[in-house]
Amino acid sequence: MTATNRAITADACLRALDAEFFKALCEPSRLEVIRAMIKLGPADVGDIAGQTPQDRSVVSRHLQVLQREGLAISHKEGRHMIYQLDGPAILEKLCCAVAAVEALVPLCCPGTKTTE
Amino acid sequence: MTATNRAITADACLRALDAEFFKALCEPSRLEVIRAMIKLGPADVGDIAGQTPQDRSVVSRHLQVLQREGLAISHKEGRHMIYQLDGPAILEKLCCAVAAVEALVPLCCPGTKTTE
DNA sequence: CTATTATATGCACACACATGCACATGTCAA
DNA sequence: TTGACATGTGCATGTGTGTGCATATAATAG
Repeated sequence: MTATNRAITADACLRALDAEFFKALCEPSRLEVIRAMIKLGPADVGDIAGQTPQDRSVVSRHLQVLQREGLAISHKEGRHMIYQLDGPAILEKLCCAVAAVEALVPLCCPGTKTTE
Repeated sequence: MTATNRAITADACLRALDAEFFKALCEPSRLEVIRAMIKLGPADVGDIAGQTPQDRSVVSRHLQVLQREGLAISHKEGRHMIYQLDGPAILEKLCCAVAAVEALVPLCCPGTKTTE
């Protein structure tokens, strides 16, 4: 049965570990965009780009990625596009990952007996 | 003061969001390696590679990345290298990220007033 | 000692993607 | 309508890195 449990846990973990989501979080310059978004709160592309050395178009693309992966939301205000981090959505994703890994620990924790 | 709080929260988040750690989690084939490790428990490179279409050398490199970033541990057994996920270490990293994002929610949650 | 097996590494290649420039689109001011 | 500004997109380039082959290193079997 342990083998079956492992397979189930593995599926649950892989489902919780969304590759595209984490990919959005592992680009250094995109993390700097996130830092700027936290510092500024809701802000337009120009203001966010003003906090980073990258070109505005590059920052715009990073913001699109963050929105596509559910880390940010946006709304139009005249000719400005206001971006904002979606804290609760990020938190939920991370909590799902935590729950999956918690179920993994009894199976994979170093020092745990591998009884099979 | 809110601006200062934002800067502090931003620094805390960026510290918790270790780019290298998440980079190890955002490669699809590496995630398949992780799936195999969960299914097998402690196992050598050959057995893990047997669960993936990639070459053994590729899997070996993925395992090195997982170990370098603290997601896995290994020990030598004769001519076999036994790899194992470090569940508690992964959990700790994720929990740090959760804690940082929890502090971020009151500042960045959609619908939250931006009083500054 | 020799042969076989397990793993890691050097190398070359391919592909994804971040980057910046130029330009198109859309919006407001006059 | 015209001009100025904000944003997004097409395109070309460079870099990082995943991938597989050949090979080196280590270790056991005979």
